[in-house]
Amino acid sequence: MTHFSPLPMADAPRERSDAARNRDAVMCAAARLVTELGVDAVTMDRVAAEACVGKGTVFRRFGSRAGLMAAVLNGAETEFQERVISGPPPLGPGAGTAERLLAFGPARLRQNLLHGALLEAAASIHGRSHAAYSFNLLHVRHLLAELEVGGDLPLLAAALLSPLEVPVLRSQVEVQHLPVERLEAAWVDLARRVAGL
Amino acid sequence: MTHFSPLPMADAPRERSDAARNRDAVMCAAARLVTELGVDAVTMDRVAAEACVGKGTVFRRFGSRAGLMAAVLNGAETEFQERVISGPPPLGPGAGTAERLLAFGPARLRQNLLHGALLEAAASIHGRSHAAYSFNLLHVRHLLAELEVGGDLPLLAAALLSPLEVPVLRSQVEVQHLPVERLEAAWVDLARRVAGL
DNA sequence: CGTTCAAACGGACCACAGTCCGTTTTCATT
DNA sequence: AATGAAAACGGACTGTGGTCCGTTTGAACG
Repeated sequence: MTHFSPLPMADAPRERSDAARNRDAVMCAAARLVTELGVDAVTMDRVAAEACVGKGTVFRRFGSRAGLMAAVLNGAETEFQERVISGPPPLGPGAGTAERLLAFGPARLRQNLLHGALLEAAASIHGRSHAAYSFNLLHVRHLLAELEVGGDLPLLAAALLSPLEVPVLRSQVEVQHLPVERLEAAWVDLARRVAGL
Repeated sequence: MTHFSPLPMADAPRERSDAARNRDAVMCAAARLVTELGVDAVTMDRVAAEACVGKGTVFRRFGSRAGLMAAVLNGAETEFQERVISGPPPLGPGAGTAERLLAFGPARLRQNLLHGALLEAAASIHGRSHAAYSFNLLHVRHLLAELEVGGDLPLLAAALLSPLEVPVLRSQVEVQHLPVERLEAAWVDLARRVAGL
């Protein structure tokens, strides 16, 4: 649970101490409840009660349930991004571009499966939780560009990302009972075709 | 608004007359309210009131809000399926397989954009509303097979369908402001790469 | 310190999906 | 018709996300 940076912006109206205290309390409570009870059992009232805080405070801070879940997810998502940006190959730099691309899909796939419920709960904020999603988009797009793939790169990247969306994955794993390894292999195949490898 | 077939099953316990009457009333009310007020403004209480029926009745009949929306959507979705199965080329039979595949994406894309809100409302039933989704999956898979595309066909088909999912589309159109024509072109390009055309 | 006021607080309140269960209706059988 | 049981009915009730607004608190300034 990393303290959010008190990074001083231009004309920072400095966060009030009670606000900071409450925000931490809420985040802690939320994270604890999520791991203890599972995402679906975590209600806003419960979080508020657990944090010894009024419900209004939770909402002012995080805007909505989706916002709160996004905040809880933040840690894992940041860690993933760091693995991509500066972690060891083949996901991180140091491997060839094609190799990195083919490693990205399965990694993201497992990440999405692992945090499926949380991602879903955080997604409804307005469709896709923008920050995290656009990072993935940018990364794939960048790799495609380096591979000198022709075509509409932003949309090609989106096409590679969309089969990794949680609802798609969940349906394949939980309803159709396809093994994860097969999904990974299929994604790699897809990426090869799209990138012309 | 087609009457649902009173098709006689094995040991059909015949639908009661009041049940049939109420079901029609609810469907009518729901459809009317959806077109009049938009999906989001249609509440179950409203539908019940409009149909002069208790709320419990609506839920017994349709299970959930998602179920009701799926029923409302049914007409449009059936029509789409008929266009694919027996409509004019290039979507329907009579055109070459490749041509049909390349026509399917844009058609489905426009369908998803047109009924976006309804599809979303109907989807939360458990992720994807099974009947409609698996039709699309089967169709694409079938076309790929006829094109003698190698690989994991079920998953390749899913990969072609997933960029057409409503949330993806909505984000591209409403947030990124990409024109629909560009999305269509990108999908055609994607399909060409995947099918090796 | 005391004053001031914007910011933060908190819980009553609202709308909506979904459940429950006592009451009513239908219809097959007599 | 009368009867009885299964099916359907309906609306009060519950749980949850989200809002509102009168009250409290923090900290900047005198």
